[in-house]
Amino acid sequence: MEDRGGYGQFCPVSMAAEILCTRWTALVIRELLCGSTRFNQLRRGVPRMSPALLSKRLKELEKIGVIVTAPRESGAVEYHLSPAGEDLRSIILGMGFWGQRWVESQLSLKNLDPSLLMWDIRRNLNPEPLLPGRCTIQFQYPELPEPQRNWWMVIEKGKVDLCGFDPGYEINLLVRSSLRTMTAIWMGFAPIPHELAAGRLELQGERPIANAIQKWLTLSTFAPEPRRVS
Amino acid sequence: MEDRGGYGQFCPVSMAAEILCTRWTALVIRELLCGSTRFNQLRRGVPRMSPALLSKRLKELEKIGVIVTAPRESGAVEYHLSPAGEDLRSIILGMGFWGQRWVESQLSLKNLDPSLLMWDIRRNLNPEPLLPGRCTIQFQYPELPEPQRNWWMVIEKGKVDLCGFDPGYEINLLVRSSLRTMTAIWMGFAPIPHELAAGRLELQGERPIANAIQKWLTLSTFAPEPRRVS
DNA sequence: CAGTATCCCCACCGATACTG
DNA sequence: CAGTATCGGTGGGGATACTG
Repeated sequence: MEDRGGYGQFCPVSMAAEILCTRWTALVIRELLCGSTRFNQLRRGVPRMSPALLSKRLKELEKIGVIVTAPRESGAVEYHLSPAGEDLRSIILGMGFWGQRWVESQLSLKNLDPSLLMWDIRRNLNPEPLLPGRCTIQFQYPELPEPQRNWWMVIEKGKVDLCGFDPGYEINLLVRSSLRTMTAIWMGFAPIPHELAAGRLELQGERPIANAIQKWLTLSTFAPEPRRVS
Repeated sequence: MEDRGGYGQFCPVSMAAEILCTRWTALVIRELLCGSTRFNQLRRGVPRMSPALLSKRLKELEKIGVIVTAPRESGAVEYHLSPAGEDLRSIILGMGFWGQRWVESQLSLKNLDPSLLMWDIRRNLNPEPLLPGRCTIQFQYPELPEPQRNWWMVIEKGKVDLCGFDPGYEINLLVRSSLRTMTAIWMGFAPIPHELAAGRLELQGERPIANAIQKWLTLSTFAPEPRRVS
């Protein structure tokens, strides 16, 4: 009879926790904060969440007023954060910075996922140092089986495209490392020059593009945060 | 095979959410931030959480490094936040302020609980305007059944005691209202003068103590936050 | 593409009782 | 006071299929 989901407390921390601390919800909001608006965009950001559950969460968040939906001509809808949802940004960012400060890197690096990593890199890649013209950068994780081993990033006219298949263009730079190394670099755990020197990161191709890697390969938002655990 | 509880993402938001967004965890941390250190103190702050689950959560949080335990001579332990746990304060507070800004008051006021309210009032009551000597204030919620109707707050030597039974002292002030009204006042939804004028809040007893109610009855930490929903 | 529907299983949670 | 033990229920997640 009692509401099974809730905490039964009037305290605003409790009310917020009922919304924010439901399974997957924080990550869905993170995706929306990063700019995803379509169902399958959101799915790419939370690949291990079932579509049924994602759909349910989106409806709940809309009902609560954290999300607003805008119908599109195709019949599908776009999901956007309401002002209340946008106001969660500092909390979600706070959680990320806390995680960066206090969660052991070994623990984070147990959750390797090339498609998530590449999706994140694409989202933050800075095309400006790679202009003008088209630039194709191939990422290779030699230890992975075929469908996950190679990724191509095509930068053209300031737009970044990510492919899981060879787009057929000339490769301007090949970036080769283990998935673990690239993830550690992305998280800010390992500096690029250090990994290059140790031979764990290899760059083959045009020197100017290789030399500019620290300019175009923007690291995670949380990478600059000083760590407080080993 | 896969870890059922986690999200499988290296993102620090995800790592933090795995910790913070487990059921009840945010509220347990809130209690620790408020200064509770003993098992049964914590239970009073999360009365609808089973002791088994509280015990489990405390162990998990200790293992993660958010809590440290200190044994006491009686054999039981004291729970304290580690630096990592203390560093969660801004996030928990952020959640509370967000809730205060955006959660409809009607929704919060569906979760009335006199013992939680009185426990909160006790924790924040300012004894300074009630000095010197002993002062006994009775709170009465006439609509409630007997074991929850009357509460006594005894202020003496700067210390505040809460009783669910008549301590036998002379009552210096009787505060009478519905539980809903008192909760709304505490949350900052309804100003005390307004509720007095409307007859929903009655004060009987010594005038100076009644007149000073806005000095000793500190409202919730979140009460001053401007609301952004009706 | 953008979801909805269904089935099954199981880990987590709630409730209650119990113990040193 | 400070927890542990036990048991039954259920919501979440995987799998799969289906619809407009």
